[in-house]
Parts: sequence; structure tokens; C-alpha cells
Amino acid sequence: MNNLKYSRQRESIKKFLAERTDHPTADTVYMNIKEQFPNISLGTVYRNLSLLAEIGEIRKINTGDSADRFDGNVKPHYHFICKKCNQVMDLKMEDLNQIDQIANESFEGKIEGHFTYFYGICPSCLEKKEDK
Amino acid sequence: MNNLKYSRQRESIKKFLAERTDHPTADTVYMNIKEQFPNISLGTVYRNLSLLAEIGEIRKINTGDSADRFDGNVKPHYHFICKKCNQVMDLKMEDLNQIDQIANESFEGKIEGHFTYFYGICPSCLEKKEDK
DNA sequence: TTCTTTGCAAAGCGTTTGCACTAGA
DNA sequence: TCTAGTGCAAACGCTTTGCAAAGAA
Repeated sequence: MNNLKYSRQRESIKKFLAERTDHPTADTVYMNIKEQFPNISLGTVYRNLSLLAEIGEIRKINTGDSADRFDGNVKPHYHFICKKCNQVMDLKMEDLNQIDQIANESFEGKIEGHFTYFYGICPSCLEKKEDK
Repeated sequence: MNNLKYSRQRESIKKFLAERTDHPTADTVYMNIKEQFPNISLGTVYRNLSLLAEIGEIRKINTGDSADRFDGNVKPHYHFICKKCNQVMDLKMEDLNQIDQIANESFEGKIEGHFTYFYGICPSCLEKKEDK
């Protein structure tokens, strides 16, 4: 099952994501890894992103946008998406486990968890607005 | 700005969604509307779904799946997605406005709202599991 | 050697769009 | 009449996949 062989490309992708605090798309990863591996193909990037997400070394996040984004931080945390600049930021806040219980109160099935992301205006866009 | 003309196709799509409690994809809408309008095109379905969502008569929901889903119920409510059968169900629960404040506590920007969906096992899949 | 990973290109899927025609006001 | 909406088909953006060659164990 776990027949993973080392690959320089995969390590590079993992390292790249670990160093970023924004949440790049597959294409952004591709563009950046290309500097180190000029011949790398987009397919390889996608394959490795999927694989890394599957084994839990990175997280795949879906912001409702067309393209998926990837996060090198696998610790549970929430995301904020700016309505103006579409930037995706991490939020420093506690886990909202209590909302699963609230949801469960009048539900016959079993609630195991939730996906939540917050939206609004990010600090730098707020500033720009105030300047006007 | 609001130069809307009546269209039988659009009305039919709206009515169809209002009568459904599941959350069909564009393709499911297309398949069903086709019974009434055999010549309707997928493009028309997509155009009307976007338009209706834009003017707030339906809601577009993104469950992280490949295809978007549409909801005839525009009142604020939360969704549950079954991990087994991928069914999307409505949840009867209060608004979680308080979580926006929690998120805002250590955030420099402005949080305006959140998207949340819950996941787990739906009632009918739970039953099947217990039968074994 | 054996089996995983790669690069490439083609295909996949859901969605959008240009265009000539149709239909609502 | 005038403009919005339609059907059709082609194109789009993101992602996946088949295949032969390359690389790790």
C-alpha cells in the first residue's frame, strides 16, 4: 500500500508549500517549482499534490473559486478569504467543535465535523479603502 | 440594469428548484427541464442558473465536489453532506453568527460572514450500517 | 531487475461564450 | 420594433490519465 519512492520533485513541492503562508494553486506551485526543475510537467505537480494531500502531508483547500489551493500547514485551522483581493489567510482562533453539537441537536444522522471559511475584507484592503 | 424579460425556460428552472429539497447539479436540472423543453440547451440552463443566483432567487452551493449545486431555498440555512452517499441535506439549526465574532477577535481585517457545511453520515446510511 | 515516478500530450469534466435565430414587451 | 433569451457548438480552465522513458530501491 505504502510503496512510496523518494522523488526530488515531490520533496521540492512539499518544501515549497511548507515555506509559503499564502495558499497557492497548483499552477502557482508549478510556476515556482519550474525554476528548480525546468522540465517538470503540470501533471507531475498535480499527481504529487494529490498524493501529498492523501497521505496528509499537505492540505487541499477549496475556497469556492475555480482552482483548488494547497496548504503546507496541516494543523487544524480556519481560513479567511478577502472579497476584494481574493487572498486566502490563516486565522488564529480556537476550534469550533461546539458547532458540531449544535448541528447535531435536531439531526438524525451523525455529524463528524465541519468545513468553515470566513470572508470579508482583509487588513490591507481595509487600509486602502480608508485612504480614499 | 434590470432588463429582465420573462422566459418560460427560466420560470421552469426556478419552479423545479423550488420543488426539490435535494440540491441538484446543473446537469440534473438540465435532464429534468428537458422533459418539458426537449430542445433546451445546457448553455441556457447554466445561463439561467447563474442569473437566478445573481438576483438572489436561488442559491449556488459549492460542496467541494466537482460540480456546483443549486438550492431553491434562499433563506439562510446550513448544509450537511453525507460522506457515504454524497447526499446534500438541509440542517435545521440556528444561525451561528457568534463564530464571526470569535474569528474577529484576533484578526485585523473585517469579518463579514462565513460559509460552513457539516459532514458525516446521513440518517439512511447510518441505518444501513447498523443492519450489517 | 522491479516498481514507482516522470514528462508529454491528449482527453476529461464542468462551465462559459460567440453567433445567428427566436420570442417577449 | 427592439432587446433579451435561446439553441447550438466550439472553446474554456482546471484536472486527470495513458503511455513510454527515466529513476529509485
